[in-house]
Amino acid sequence: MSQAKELEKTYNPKNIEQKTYERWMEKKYFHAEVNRDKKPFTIVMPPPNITGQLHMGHALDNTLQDILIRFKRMRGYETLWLPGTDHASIATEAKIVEAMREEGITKEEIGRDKFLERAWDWKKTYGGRIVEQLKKIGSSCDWDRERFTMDEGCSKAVKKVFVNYYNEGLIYRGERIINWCPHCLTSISDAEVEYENQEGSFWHLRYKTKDGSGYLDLATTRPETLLGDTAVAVNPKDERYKDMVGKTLILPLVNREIPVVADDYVDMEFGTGVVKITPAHDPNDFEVGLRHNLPIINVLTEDAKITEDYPRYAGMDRYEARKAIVKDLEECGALLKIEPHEHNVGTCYRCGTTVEPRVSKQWFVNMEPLAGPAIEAVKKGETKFVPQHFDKTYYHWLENIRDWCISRQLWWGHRIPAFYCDECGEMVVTEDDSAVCPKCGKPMRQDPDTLDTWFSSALWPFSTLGWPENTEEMDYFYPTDVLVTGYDIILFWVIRMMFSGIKHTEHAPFNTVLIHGLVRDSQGRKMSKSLGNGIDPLEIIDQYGADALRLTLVTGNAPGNDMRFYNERVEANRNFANKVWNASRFIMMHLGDGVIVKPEDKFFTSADRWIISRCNTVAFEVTENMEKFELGVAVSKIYDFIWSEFCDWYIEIVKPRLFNKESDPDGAMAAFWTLKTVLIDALKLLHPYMPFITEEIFTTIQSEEESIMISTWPEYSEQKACSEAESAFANVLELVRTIRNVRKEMNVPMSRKANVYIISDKEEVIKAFEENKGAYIHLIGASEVIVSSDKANVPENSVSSVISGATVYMPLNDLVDADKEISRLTKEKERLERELARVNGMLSNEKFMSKAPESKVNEEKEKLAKYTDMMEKVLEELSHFQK
RNA sequence: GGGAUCUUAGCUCAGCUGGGAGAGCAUCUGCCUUACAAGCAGAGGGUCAUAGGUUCGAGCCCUAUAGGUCCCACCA
Repeated sequence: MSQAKELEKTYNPKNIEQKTYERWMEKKYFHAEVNRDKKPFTIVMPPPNITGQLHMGHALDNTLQDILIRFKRMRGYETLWLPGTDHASIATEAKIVEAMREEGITKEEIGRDKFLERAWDWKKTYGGRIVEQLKKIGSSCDWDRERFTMDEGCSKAVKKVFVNYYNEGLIYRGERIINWCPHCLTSISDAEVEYENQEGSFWHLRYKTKDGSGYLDLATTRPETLLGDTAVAVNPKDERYKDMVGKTLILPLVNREIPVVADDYVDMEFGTGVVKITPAHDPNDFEVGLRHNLPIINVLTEDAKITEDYPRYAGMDRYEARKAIVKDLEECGALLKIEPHEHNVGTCYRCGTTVEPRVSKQWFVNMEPLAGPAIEAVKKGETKFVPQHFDKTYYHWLENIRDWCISRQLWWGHRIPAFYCDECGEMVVTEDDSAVCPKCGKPMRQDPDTLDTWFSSALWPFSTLGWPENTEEMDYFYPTDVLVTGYDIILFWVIRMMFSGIKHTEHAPFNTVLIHGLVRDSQGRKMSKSLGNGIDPLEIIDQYGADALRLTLVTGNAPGNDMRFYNERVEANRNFANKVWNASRFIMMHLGDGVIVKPEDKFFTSADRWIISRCNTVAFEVTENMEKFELGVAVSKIYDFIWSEFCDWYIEIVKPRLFNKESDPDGAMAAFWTLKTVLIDALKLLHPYMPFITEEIFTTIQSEEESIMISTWPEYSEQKACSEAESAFANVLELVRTIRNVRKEMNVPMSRKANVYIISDKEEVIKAFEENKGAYIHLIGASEVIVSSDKANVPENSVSSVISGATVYMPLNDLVDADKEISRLTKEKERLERELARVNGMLSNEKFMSKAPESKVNEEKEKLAKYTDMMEKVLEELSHFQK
């Protein structure tokens, strides 16, 4: 046995993963080039935030992508998996501000330029961290093409898109009520607001009329916004308040005169049917204000404190002010009562702070003209969601879309390419970084705001391929094939890539959106920092290996469904890795140095033909499943094939031929050839899922090839396998199982050898058993197997069992107990009776006979014949005892 | 309020276009059989949430109900 071909005793992922990945990198296997001789297959990686650390979500997302990429690469595509990172403006800026706070400085103190220097330093230091972590799970992406959302090319694309939109009137600047995060000190888009139910209160207030003739009672959840009330509204149809409309009320505490207006927005059924209107601090009130020309009075500062305009409360934050105002209202008799009330509160998705509706001047994308084509693209099937039902979420959101607020009051990000002239008030939107006023020639001041991070990630599928230049890459790799992402990101990102791609490249950016679920903890909870229940993928890799982790993330889970993660599952998959390892080790021990050549057909047994046929079938099915993105189904077929069929059956059955190669070298060679061929195909099928272990084994056994990842996918024929080989061998499987069962039932250990008689009146059955005699003899602990059509030589005191086409006898003399035999055979008889009843029921059903497909009817007819035959034999055996 | 999705073995979940219910873990019984005890051989365990319907035939398709999860939505 050669040293070179030996694997270590146990599979140790740690020793192998690192060096294997390095070798792949050196060999540039991940690199893709425009190659007109091949079909392209492209995935752009959802760029992780530079602030991020690899978590299970990334691990899942990237494992799925890597599986698809490796699969397609082996199938002969020019596969590009383009990686990169996202600048994550709000998250990164928050981290840097936080770090600066610890140093005791603010960003205003150091100014924009110095701040950005720090940010870029930060990116340099930490931005690569997650990239290194992605490598640990085996991601075969083209690192030569790694991009960053703020690199030169992406920035150029951002400017180009902004200018294009602007010139088409799809971007506008306006004073609107937007969501404001008082902690991050920036506007955020509707999608970035997370709503949660919070316990609150209803404060019932009374506003009196100016003339003292009456009052209106109303309730509010936000008494502090009273300072900004500029009206009170009732429903125009509300008889109760008909006379009040048009009257003037005196706003308590402030003594402002405010009108009573009538507006459909007010729900008569809810509360008293009276609503206070604060246009500056509530989106609905803002709309009401517009309709009635109400003044907008802002009472809160950027960080949600009362403004200087209200000296009594100035500087108090919104919650302090609430207390103070409620107290004052109570004192002046305007507070009627306080009720507990649960309501929906918007919070910032980054920091969790309650957002504040705020009127300010921002940039918006006019969504309606963009939404239509994006809906169309999916309706037409240009882009498909897997699973399909996610298209409903997609449609729903696009059909009810509102304009997208894209400006952020942040420094880290793409600065808005709009320039203002302080001299004459002119504004230009241009890709030039330093604009000069076209009217008065003065240098212009660039808009201080930056763009929403998602504005640049919306361009990711094409900005990374060189757009807006007409690059070869754009032409060849775009539109991309698959986008893999979690369902939680459809609204944020997928939709925006869709309409951006369609608008600017005239193609939907991907053909398929493969959606996966969330990885939850073992109790089904979302993994989160605050709960501290996150499982670190790197620790799992360290403990069990990347392959085991990958397998865990893709098995036993349907697309789009959440999955629970627990170590027992990883352990089971680690065990599978070990199984693959040891099976390969066993095979290599026997192959030794010898050259393996395929011998003539006649040296192959039905076991060989069976496993080869099964391997073909599995390759065919797995390929089909993978093409349909049924990755979990595919890999469980591979798993079962390798473990249950190849290891448990084929390797066991082939052992005698390996141990006796001197006496039958051709038979042994057929076995070697089969073992090696099937193993290699199985490794190839498994490789996309478990890249490291399969590579290590492959390069050891197949030393003439340099890597499994650039080898070709197993060839298979589409016709449904060689059914002859599979069914011939099925007899052997049945025999072995039956004998094992008998032994177990009767407590006869394998060590007690016994003769086994197989009696059949069917020639082909006899042949099948005869041929495999040597192969399975050790599986059933037989001293000798006698196959015959004649029962005459079977000794008395034998245990009998009926299998398809034959009766099996095992002479066990002293152990044979007539009562037990009767009971065993009776059980079998009863089973067959049930089967026959079922089959007969179907076959005597006229409707079944006339409507069921012929193949199904034939199938049942065959079963009838088989069970009838078996029943006869069981009855015959029973008759011996009943004499 | 609208929508999506789920309910299958003790637990966690698969089950592709409708044709005899599966896996992993757990449990029980035997095995240190010279690749693997991270293993081998066997066993037990399910009215596929409930009620109707379509069909020769339903875990799968349709309707309703119950319960869970999630998303969206301006109810002060």
